[in-house]
Amino acid sequence: MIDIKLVRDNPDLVRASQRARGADETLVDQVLAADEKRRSSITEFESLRSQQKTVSKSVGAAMGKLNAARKAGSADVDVLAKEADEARARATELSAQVKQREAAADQEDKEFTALLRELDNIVLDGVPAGGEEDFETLETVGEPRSFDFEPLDHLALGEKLDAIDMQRGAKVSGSRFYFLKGAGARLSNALMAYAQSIAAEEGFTPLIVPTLVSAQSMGGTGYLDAHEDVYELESGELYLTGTSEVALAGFHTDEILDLSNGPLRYTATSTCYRREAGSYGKDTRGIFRVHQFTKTEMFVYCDPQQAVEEHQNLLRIERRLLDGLELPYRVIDVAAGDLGGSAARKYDCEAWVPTQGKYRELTSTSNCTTYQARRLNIRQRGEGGKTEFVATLNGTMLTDTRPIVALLENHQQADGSIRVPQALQPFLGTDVIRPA
RNA sequence: GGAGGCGUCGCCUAGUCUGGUCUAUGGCGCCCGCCUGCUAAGCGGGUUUGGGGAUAAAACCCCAUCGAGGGUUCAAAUCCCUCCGCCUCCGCCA
Repeated sequence: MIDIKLVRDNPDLVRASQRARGADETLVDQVLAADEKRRSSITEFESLRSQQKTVSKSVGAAMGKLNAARKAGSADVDVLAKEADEARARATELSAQVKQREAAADQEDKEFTALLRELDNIVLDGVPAGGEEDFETLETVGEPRSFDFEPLDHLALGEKLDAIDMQRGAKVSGSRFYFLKGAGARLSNALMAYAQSIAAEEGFTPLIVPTLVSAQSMGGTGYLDAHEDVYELESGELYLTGTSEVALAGFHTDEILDLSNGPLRYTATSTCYRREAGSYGKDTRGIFRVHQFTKTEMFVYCDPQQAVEEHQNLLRIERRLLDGLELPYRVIDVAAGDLGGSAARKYDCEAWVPTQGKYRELTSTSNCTTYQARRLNIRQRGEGGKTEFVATLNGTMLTDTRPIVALLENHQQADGSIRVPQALQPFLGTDVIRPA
């Protein structure tokens, strides 16, 4: 959710942002109209309520006097009783009116809020306009390797190494499920351990988080808007999270944070569940696109002034991890239309996948500025003790499945063995993976 | 899963039975000021959050907020219902 004050004070900025995203510009005027309507309705209701309270209090005062007179056996009892009855009658009338105006004001406020929530975050300066294909490549690192033999794809390699078992995954759970076995399972563990060790070096606090969360938590991060991609339990009460970002963002919901010692930086490794609805036929081979994987995520709460700097830091850490895996990759500045509603800017790191001849997304980092925090009600004490919303950012350290795809394919050798990059060796306990 | 207890503006706490001077009490902490060689003590004031109005900005005025949401009533922290969380006991269990 963006700040209504920004919409009021600078509607053109909001329009420009919507335009860059290819989103609805007229929404801005709808929001402003609804805001206008809501405010006049609130004013009307509140002044009526104020009158009602005054009258109602006079009933209380009259009752007090009446009771005192009764106790004292005073002759004024009849007069006082009449006064109290009259005040009560006036209050009854006002009460009915107040109820009506309150209902109207509530309704208009709901309509306003619903519209405001539809507005996407304001895109930061420099973000390329347009859709998925309009990204800007910021940097290309390393060279796609040229093979002097015919490279195998990750599944062929995984099967030769007895590291990936799709058949049994399908048998147990269905399509897009898999088993990692032996070296495959060890690789998954090693990647997460590698990510966690870097996270510790970079000053992130590790958390073990819930992966089943309430509708409220799911909605807070905006993931309920993409409902078709979320697994919901039959009970309708809990959802399986597609990323630990949900829990990491929910962690400080409704809190006022103390950021005087700098940003709060968290990391969590969790299992991620995604339905991948609408991706039928895409990446059907192997473990590139699956319903369940493991991911180590970073999440940062910081002063809005520091958000851009923190975003660069998250990107730097992502690159550090990929450098350590010795993969060729590129960094792209994702175009406005492909950001999702919460992000003001997003960088993806895409690794080279030799058998696809393409760069594919491995990690991603988003600066959500204050958009998420406003929805989750996460604030800090600002100037003069006033509260203000914080900025939130998130970034992938590593997942297990896609890096395994990239590692197997890029580091395969003619004999079917896999070279293990140095940074991963301490966690895997070997410098080469050979067929069993 | 069963039974009982509890949830008050940072923390603690009064108020709930018996609805109305409750404009939610008091203490601690914190902030500002006074006093003072300094510090402490003392004294005075302030101290939930969100929204609406007013303003150049404030001061200020108003509405809501006693775990959340409904209901009864002219009037709800207080009475009724539903839900959530915590604690104690019992049962079951890795």
